[in-house]
Amino acid sequence: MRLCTWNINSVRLRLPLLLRLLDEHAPDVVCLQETKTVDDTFPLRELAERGYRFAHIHGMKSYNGVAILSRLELGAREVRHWCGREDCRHIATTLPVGPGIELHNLYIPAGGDVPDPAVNEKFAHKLQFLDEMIRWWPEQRSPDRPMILVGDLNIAPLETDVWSHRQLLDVVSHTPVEVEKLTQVQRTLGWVDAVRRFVPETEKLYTWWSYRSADWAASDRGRRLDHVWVTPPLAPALAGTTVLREARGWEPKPSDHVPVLVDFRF
DNA sequence: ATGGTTGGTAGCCAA
Repeated sequence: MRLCTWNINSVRLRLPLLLRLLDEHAPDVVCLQETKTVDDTFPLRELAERGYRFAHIHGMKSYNGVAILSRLELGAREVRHWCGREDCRHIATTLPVGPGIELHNLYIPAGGDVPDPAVNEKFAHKLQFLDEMIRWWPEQRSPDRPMILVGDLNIAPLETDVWSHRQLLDVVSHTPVEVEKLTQVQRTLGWVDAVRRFVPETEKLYTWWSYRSADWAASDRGRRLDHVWVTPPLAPALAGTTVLREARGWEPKPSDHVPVLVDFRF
């Protein structure tokens, strides 16, 4: 099974690039974030025509929005709300492969610009979201359950997940407080970072490059914000990963995030 | 130190 996660930054604007991803990389399951559309205007028909007949979507006007598209039959759609808001950041389902897998697709709040929850409500929201997950996973799920967690987590936890650890220590996405909380989430169930199973922690690796750069590839000031985690029972099934760096240059209008692919063998 | 771009939507807000 090939799984993909991608912050597509508007599924309607970038439908041609999504179809290109499907044609060129043939994922069985695709998890999207920032679809930015209500469910009525999600381009389901075009995806079904390409063989992605199963879809669970959870979107709203203008902001956020998550979706799971699949060639494999999906189980029931589950939607979760965090921080008392209904802002379309979490959708889950089950996959009929291997031992039967629960799949969670998440879009964690970006957190605004100022890394101080006292003056920046958006950063406070991000930290609260992480705090709720630190409680929720061990209360509601066992580490024995085969699960995959993917998404735009909006945090680059390792020093090699950013272009300059020193210069990003006070930049939202790499501050110690949020990195520590994400690490705590990871510890709740012993989540395994699938991509770092194949790319050593000494190696720089990014999945996002800002639009505010004259030449993203030349300056290469990226961050690894998009992640695929699995619970311990699935770790032996991990067969390989690809961060599709080339997609940052896809014409005519690339997303600022690139797809992350993970292959499983059962 | 600062500003830089993009998307959705029609105001700026969010990233």
